[in-house]
Amino acid sequence: MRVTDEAIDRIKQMIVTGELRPGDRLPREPDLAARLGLSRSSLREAVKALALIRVLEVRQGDGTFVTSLDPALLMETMGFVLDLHQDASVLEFFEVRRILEPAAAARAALRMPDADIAMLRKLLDELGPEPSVEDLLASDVEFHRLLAVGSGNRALASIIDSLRQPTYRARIWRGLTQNDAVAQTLAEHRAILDAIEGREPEVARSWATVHIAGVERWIQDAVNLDGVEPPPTRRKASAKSPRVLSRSTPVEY
Amino acid sequence: MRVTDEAIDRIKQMIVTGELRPGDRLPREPDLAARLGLSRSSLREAVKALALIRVLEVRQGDGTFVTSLDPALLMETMGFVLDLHQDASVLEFFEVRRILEPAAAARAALRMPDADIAMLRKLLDELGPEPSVEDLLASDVEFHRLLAVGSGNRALASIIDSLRQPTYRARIWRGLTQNDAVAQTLAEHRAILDAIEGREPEVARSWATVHIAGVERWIQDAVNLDGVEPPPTRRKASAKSPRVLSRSTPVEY
DNA sequence: CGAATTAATTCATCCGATCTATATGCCGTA
DNA sequence: TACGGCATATAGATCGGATGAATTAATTCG
Repeated sequence: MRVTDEAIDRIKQMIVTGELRPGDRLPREPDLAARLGLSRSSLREAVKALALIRVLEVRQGDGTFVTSLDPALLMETMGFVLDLHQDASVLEFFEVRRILEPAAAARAALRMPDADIAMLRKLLDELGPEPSVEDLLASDVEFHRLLAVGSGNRALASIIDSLRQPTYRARIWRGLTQNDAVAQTLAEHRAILDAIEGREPEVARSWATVHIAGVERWIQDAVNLDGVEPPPTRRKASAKSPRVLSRSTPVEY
Repeated sequence: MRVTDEAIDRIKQMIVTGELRPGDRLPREPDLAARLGLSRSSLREAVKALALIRVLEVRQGDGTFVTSLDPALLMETMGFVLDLHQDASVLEFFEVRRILEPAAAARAALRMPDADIAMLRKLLDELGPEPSVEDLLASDVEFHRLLAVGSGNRALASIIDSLRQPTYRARIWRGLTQNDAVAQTLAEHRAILDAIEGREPEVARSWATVHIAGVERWIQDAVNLDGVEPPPTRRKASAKSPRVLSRSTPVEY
């Protein structure tokens, strides 16, 4: 086994065994390298790899730390990976969303605290009857995020959140071309929330299914029409993103 | 932005834009370093990070290559991450499985080719009526994997597969303590397969739900009993695992 | 007391030498 | 010609030290 791979494993084990806890600081590079019996260069490769998947966080001039290991944080890696599958398999990921989001909505109807429901209601109310496409998308993303969190299952919420990433471009495209989609989205959001508020899981599930399926169907049709391609939305990632994974910043949604 | 992070991004972009395709070989370390304008050491950190998440594969003495980028391969990263959440949130991941696997079973009932169904049948038949715990677990893993693949959705299959990883230890524990679990598992597997063969998606979904819920309930009970802890199953990963992520080898399931 | 400067700590980057694994072509043998 | 083993080229693996940059803390000065 390569020394670097072994270092990755050793550090991982230090976390699993509890020797290193979330937020803990790792020994200095030279010290840890000595302890693991390898050179700084090799250790740095291991640390960089673990930083990419958000297990470690390096702060220049300060030190290297174990992250919170929050599922949501760890799942960000999935978004990075999903970026590699932009064109072809978007529909496959969409189908997974169509499975997970209704389930999350149903669970939210059972478990979501009243206070969080109120927050969700406020989010919808703050959006005017005819919002801009940008505002709608921002609200949409936040709505689904809170809905997923409301399921009370962090792992479920994280996966849903990650799956949303690779499809948001398609949704932007939809917002730009289909004007009645705005009103429809708003109405469906309210229907889902009403069901949750009324503690009716099956109604929430159904509305969520309708909501996701609507977008999915539209994308499906668009894909089937030959020559129809989403407009290029490529951005220079290097300049904007301070994160290692260089993900899209929230403001872009 | 750190030069290494920029290198990660540049390589990612080279893949996204199609300049590098799956299976392609990257330029030699010195050449690529020169092209990206950084040192070999820094480039190596970037390559190591991308190798950890299975985007690149390095073969000493041969070269560095883009992997197949198969969703299943990419999702392996999730398993690595999930290993960090062994104790507390296993049940959360289990709940996601309880959502996804029945959905996959239902879809398999609609889409799975007859030939694949026959293969699944053969898998179950080859297992004797009273198999060893090891054989049962191996068969179980393969059964669920084929079932997920049978859904016809690679993304769904990959996620299910990844989620299975962090729970297999719990299942091993179950197999060792509950003897009737063997017969029950076999019967449930057959029931699921019968439903798929009969092209009855809702029946398949229900049996899959029962199957997963059974294990989940058992784990739930075990967790609730104070002082009951799974036996240590720690292994020396360094010696056994040739993969970068040092995951469990199939034979251990 | 507060602000600015300085110093110490820590990671970031680079360099180039040496080691190791792999692939491939050459060569001898059958 | 066919096969097997050896030599060599290639490419990644590892190392250790020098230098730069960012952050934090201590110190000094107004």
